[in-house]
Amino acid sequence: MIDQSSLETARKFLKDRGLRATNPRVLVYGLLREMGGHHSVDGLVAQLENRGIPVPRMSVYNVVTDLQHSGLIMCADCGPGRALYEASDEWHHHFVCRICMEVTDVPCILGRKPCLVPPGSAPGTVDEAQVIFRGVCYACQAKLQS
Amino acid sequence: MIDQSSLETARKFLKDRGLRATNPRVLVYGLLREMGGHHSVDGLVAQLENRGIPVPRMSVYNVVTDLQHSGLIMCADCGPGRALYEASDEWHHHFVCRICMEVTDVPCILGRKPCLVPPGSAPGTVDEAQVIFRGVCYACQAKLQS
DNA sequence: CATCTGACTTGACGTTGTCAAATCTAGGAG
DNA sequence: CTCCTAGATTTGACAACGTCAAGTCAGATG
Repeated sequence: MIDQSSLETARKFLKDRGLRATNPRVLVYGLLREMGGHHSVDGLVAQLENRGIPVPRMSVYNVVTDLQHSGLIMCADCGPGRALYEASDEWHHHFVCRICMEVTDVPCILGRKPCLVPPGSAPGTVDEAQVIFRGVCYACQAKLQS
Repeated sequence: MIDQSSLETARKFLKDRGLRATNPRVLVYGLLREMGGHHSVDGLVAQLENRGIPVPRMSVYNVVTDLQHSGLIMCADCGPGRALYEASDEWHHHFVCRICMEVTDVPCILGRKPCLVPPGSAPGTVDEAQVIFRGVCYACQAKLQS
């Protein structure tokens, strides 16, 4: 129920990083690559369930944590609430609609970290700057006017 | 158990915005002003409890939501997890330590919103750009070396 | 001081994330 | 190919965070 080439690619990428290509890892990473976009842990669990491949919730939590540490996936900073993960190959930021809460990727000017440094003195060494753009998406603006 | 002048100021600021100066609002907002920094709802509840002023958790949730809509306090974007609130008078960003998770304010270059606009085309109208700087604070760096 | 509307309170509940202990398996050694 | 073992998965229970609805209360106005 998951695209075979996505699973193959997932398996390869896992091994390239020295990670054991276990079933949950291949499935979760393959699914994230196949679907694209931003997904919560429980969303992934439900998606796998729907496709007839039940995976324990805890396993998905373990997988996303491991994959994130290896840099294969990233956690999208979108403010408080559930964590959203995405399989992404390059550094970017996010736009969040205040109405529908939809998250959209926004390219980073530099494309590498850190793309911004604090003005003046920071309280530590900065290695990454995540930007969250907030506003109202065009779809919601259209709905508001009707 | 809360600084009287903070409570007075809180009461005044609430009325200035046309908000009813109810007990929970004055207490929560006064406490946030007195303490400074970033605090979760449950942290505020515990703080009030410790000071002998029990306030229902739901009331604090209501208060922070109302105050945020009025612009008296802001919710600090610090990634997934619990929401952190702060009584702040000017727009700024945050530095989050990867080790101790401590949140520190970082001044905004412009000091007004939106201080950044997405490169190229955004999927909507941007009215605000929150930046989260991540890294390791100097205190944790010192601990790591010992 | 009376009134009324908005705010507070209460209790219960759904979701998200974490922990520890037992079981299993991917991948290398023989 | 088979065995072995460190590492990963699974299970169940639990804690933290946030939300909902219905009933009660009190701040602001006249």
